[in-house]
Amino acid sequence: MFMKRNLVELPIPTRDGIFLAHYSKKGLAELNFPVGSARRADQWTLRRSVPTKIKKWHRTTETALKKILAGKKSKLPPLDWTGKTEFQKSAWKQMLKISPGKTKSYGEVATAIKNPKAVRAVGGACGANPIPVLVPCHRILAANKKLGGFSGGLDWKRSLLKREGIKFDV
DNA sequence: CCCACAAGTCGCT
DNA sequence: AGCGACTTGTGGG
Repeated sequence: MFMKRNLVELPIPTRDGIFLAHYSKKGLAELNFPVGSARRADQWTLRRSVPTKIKKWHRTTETALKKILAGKKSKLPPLDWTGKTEFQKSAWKQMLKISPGKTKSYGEVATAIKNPKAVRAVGGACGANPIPVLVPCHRILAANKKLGGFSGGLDWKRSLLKREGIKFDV
């Protein structure tokens, strides 16, 4: 269930479709993959009520998203992980350290956060990741370089990885 | 509080 | 290659 707070939603047009960014007062709280029917972007723009600082974050987010979609590293806006568990935050922070073009296995992430056996839980954390692409959950592969899964759709994972020149097993 | 599930991993066949 | 056992965090009853 989603306790909806007052979030500002702003669209980010890319060549892959229109992403939707949600901002809280603390930072970027959620990023959505393009909605099926990419309708009016302005449906979500609330330009007049958007605080200056959020506009600034949004600009950063937009740049970051496009760069990362192109397989490049980029500076990220502040991320708001309020309400998430410590475990998830640790896992995501760990993923942020992965450079474009590189991968880690779920096991490596688990080990990095000092819970070597929580591999499966790491998978869960990935799925719960509210900010795909920017938090590179797609760079996590299974131990034998297999794809694993992806909540946002495996197609995305595949193309994102290919785009970064990452090889993986079928 | 207990129970079932998940984007894993390893060992055995 | 395929199948099952074991593991941990999380969400629902």
